[in-house]
This record gives sequence, C-alpha cells and structure tokens, in this order.
Amino acid sequence: MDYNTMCPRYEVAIDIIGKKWTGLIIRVLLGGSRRFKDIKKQIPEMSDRMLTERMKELESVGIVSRQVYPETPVRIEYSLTEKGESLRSIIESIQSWSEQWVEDCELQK
Amino acid sequence: MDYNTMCPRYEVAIDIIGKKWTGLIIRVLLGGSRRFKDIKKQIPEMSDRMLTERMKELESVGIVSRQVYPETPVRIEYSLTEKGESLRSIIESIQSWSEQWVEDCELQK
DNA sequence: CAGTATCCGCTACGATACTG
DNA sequence: CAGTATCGTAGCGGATACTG
Repeated sequence: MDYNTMCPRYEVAIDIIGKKWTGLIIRVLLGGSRRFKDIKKQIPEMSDRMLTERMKELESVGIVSRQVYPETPVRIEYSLTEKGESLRSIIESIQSWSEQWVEDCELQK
Repeated sequence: MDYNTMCPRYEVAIDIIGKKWTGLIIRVLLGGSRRFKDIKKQIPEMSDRMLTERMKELESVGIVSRQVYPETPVRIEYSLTEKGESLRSIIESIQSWSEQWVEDCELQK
C-alpha cells in the first residue's frame, strides 16, 4: 500500500461526506429528487442555514444537482448526480454498521 | 425508512469515523497491531498530539485496544477490536470511491 | 518511546431575523 | 418557497515545548 499517494484522496472524501448532516441529506436524496422544504421535513433538527450550506457544498463538488423551475413561487429540485448516487454503498454500510455497533448509551450526548 | 430512529445512530458513527486522521489511523491498524511510533511513521503529517487524542477516543468507543508491555523502554501496541475490524468494508469503500471520484484538482486546498 | 501540557486561531455550527 | 445576513460560541486541531 502506498500511503503517500492514497491518503490525500481519502481525506478529501471524508471532508465531504464526514460533515454533519451530509450523510443524512444524501440519504434523503437516495430516495429520489427532493425540494428544499422536503429535505427539511425529513431532517427537522437541521437549520435552514445548515441545509443551504451543505447543498452548496455538495453541488460544488458535483454530488448534487440543482434544478430551478421558474414557477411562482419558484420550485427547486435537488437530486443526486452519478457521483452522488455512487455514494449509496458507503452510506448503506455506515448505516448498517451503526445499527450493529452503536450502543444506546452513545446516543445521548 | 424510519428516519427518527435511524438518524441518531448514523450520526454517532460519522462522529467517530469522520474526524480528521481517524480513517487513516484505522487503515494502518487494519494491517495489524502497531506501536505509536509506527503509526506516526505511516502518517507523518499528523502531530503527536492528534495521534494521542484520536487513539484515546478510539479506545474509549471500543474500536481500538491498547496493550502495554512493561519493558524498558515501555512498548505499547495498538490493535483493532472486533468492532474496529468491522469497519474494514466502510474504509475500503470510501477508499475506492475516492480513487474513482476525487479529482486531482481537489487535492490541493 | 510514548506520550503531556499550553497556548490559541479558526471555522463549523447554532440561533435568530430578514427577503426576492 | 427557498433561501440570506449577522452574530456569537465551543471546540477542533496546529505549533511548540516539556516528561516519566
């Protein structure tokens, strides 16, 4: 294994998907394209500000695409790109790992 | 899908494995038990302080175990627990995702 | 060798109020 | 509806020096 060449890429990936809310947002979008308010509804504890910030980041790294429908009021649909869809197996393995290994006592902070 | 029950566990998992250096440390330990200095050698950019802090965290959540051999000088060996070993598939899928999708241009910050 | 101890800047994140 | 704009704070993580 060559750690010098493979470490940086790995850390970039963690930077993207390891941030708070990101995994939850992607998981919602794995169910299909969603509007801003619908993502919020699925993750009620997250603030507007956070959702906006995460969506911009995810869009800028090519994981999410943003479609504007110029109706009144305007409708915005977010969906996963191919790159975003490719995260499915990672998200799912973290999900099942956490179900198996994260204890109840760790849930309250 | 029940987001109310599954979100918290997922976020706890991300809290653990999403921190800086954690993934790299676990990857080193996937190769077998290692001493402090050997982990450092594999991840030269990381400071002592960070390695110490991460190892304590990983030990406290049961991912890593710490063996003290009271020689002179003292020898400490870190290894993955069963819970830690079970992270292999996650680490590997992030690894291969990053090789496929992280661009060269994203590597410099 | 395997850590501790400090100091400290930065920025991630939350809360709240406002807008095209 | 889909965001901005501001403000405020905890704590993450880097640098450096020291130790049993």
